[in-house]
Amino acid sequence: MTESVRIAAWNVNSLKVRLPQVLKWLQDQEKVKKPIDALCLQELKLTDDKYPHQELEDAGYVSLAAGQKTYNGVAIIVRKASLAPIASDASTTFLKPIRNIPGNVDEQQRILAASIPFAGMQPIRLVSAYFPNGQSPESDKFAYKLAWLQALESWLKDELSQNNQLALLGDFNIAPTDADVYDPSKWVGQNLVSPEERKAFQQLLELGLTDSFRMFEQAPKSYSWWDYRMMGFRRNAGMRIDHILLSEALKDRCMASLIDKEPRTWEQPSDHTPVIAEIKKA
DNA sequence: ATGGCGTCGGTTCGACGA
Repeated sequence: MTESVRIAAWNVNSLKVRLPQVLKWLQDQEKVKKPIDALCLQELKLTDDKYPHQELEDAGYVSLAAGQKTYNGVAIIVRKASLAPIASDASTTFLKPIRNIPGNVDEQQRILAASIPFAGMQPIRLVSAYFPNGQSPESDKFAYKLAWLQALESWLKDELSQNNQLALLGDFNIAPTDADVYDPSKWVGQNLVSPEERKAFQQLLELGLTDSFRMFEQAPKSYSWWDYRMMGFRRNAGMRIDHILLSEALKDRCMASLIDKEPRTWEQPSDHTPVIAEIKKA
């Protein structure tokens, strides 16, 4: 049994298109590095009846999905071999599951939470999150984003009071600081970097969450998303908008946090690339 | 330089993403 777990998040921009890459990435990690014990996906863009449970099951992973046609959709994928013996199927792997922010009436599938009983440690509460894009500060979608952020914060406060081992991971659609933006001067006040969004991000940190990536020395100009246009990836014109935030108890045991750029170099990639945090077992 | 790309649904283009 390994003494740590690796949790990850990846906005796949259509699981239908990207399933082969998800499987390849998980297999590569198993073979070459350390297995990914849990992977939170965003932007499935498919309904639950189209979710590829069998393909992932055959690869050794069990899933819980909250899907939607065309847009949004989130999932949590867990490596079966990493689970405590009490877990045998989805109902015993994904404990206390929550779809959507309770009390926040929203048909957009952006939140999926569950407590995962990994072997040799207390269950970890994972929140797979796909934050609204916001479009632009003048847009109705931006107002929706800010209201959603408020609802998220208030719900997470409650979640944290009940779960001291919690990770919030996914596509936040917020670049927390100028160090997370390839050309901050071009982006001043715009969507993804506006003061309102950054303030909401700060308020999440003030709940007792830590941006795991910034706990460690990182290469400058590290990003998790690059625009498909204008050769964004080749120019490294990107942003760091995918994050893994950890509660105090998990932060204290976090050994590493990184962005794996490799899948972004593959044929027909997602515009986002996976982010990973490694957490020592208690 | 903000367009230009990718995905979807449903048709041959618009909405949306970030």
